[in-house]
Amino acid sequence: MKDLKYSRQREAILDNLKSRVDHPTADMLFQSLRKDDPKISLGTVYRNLSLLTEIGRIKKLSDRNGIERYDYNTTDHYHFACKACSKLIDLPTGIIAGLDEKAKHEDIGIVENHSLIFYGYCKECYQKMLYIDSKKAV
Amino acid sequence: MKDLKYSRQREAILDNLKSRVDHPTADMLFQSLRKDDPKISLGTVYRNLSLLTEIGRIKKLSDRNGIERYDYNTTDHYHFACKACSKLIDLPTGIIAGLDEKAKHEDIGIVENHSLIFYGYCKECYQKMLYIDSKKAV
DNA sequence: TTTCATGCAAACCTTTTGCAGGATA
DNA sequence: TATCCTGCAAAAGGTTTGCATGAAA
Repeated sequence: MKDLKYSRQREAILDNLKSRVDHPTADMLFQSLRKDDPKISLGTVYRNLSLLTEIGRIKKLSDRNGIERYDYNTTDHYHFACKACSKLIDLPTGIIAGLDEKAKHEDIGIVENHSLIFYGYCKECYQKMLYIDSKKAV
Repeated sequence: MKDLKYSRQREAILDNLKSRVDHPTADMLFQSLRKDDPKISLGTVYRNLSLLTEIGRIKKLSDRNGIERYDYNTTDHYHFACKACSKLIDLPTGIIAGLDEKAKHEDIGIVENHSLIFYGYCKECYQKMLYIDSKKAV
């Protein structure tokens, strides 16, 4: 792996990601960053996100549309994804102990970690659905 | 939702998917199907996979490269993904029960289901790694 | 004969890459 | 000055879509 040099853009990307809780896509980050730095390019955002993921400073998550999202929090934790608005939320639930061991006894190889995402409807979207249903019922 | 009519291609897609255990991508299915039906098109494969997913006949999985994979088995079960060769393997059901309940008590909305994927190295890839390491050690 | 499905190709969207110039150490 | 990084634009890879034709009900 080659040596990293300081870069203003990389620092901005990391700061921006740190400041938010919405696990943005590369493009969401790009749109936000270009407000302060109109010359920043999407390619730079992608390149730095890959780099930061490689060295373990951030984490990459695949949402169910196959679009990658990024997480500043690299500690083990789980997520909740809204099926309606695609919002991705951290869950305070602790990591479930011994989960990797449970898979391990199968005849599959080496189990290192796991990804657990809960799906459903966030409070906001659920409220909207209730409202629509109530109008139908009239 | 509109009415489905019978289609030879859709039946072939479903049969092919049923016959395999590797959770293929759309293109893997396409490559396999065109051996029997050289005129089938990739667009048809995609359209039918979406359709079948919508009506719940099959399930869609996102692997960590953001490429979609398809599963004939729609019952609840978990998967193991090899970080080296991207192989995706079924794990026997019922490793953990009541997982949705764990998320539910949080203040997030409605939890309907979840996706749990274990990551590691399959037996084949692990063997290869051991072999490479042993040569290095000499 | 109406509705749905197909093949083909173009379009689309996210992500990667080549390259010449710019910043860092 | 050697190495890394950037912006830009083009290319790549997966997926969707428009359209004219074909099959099913």
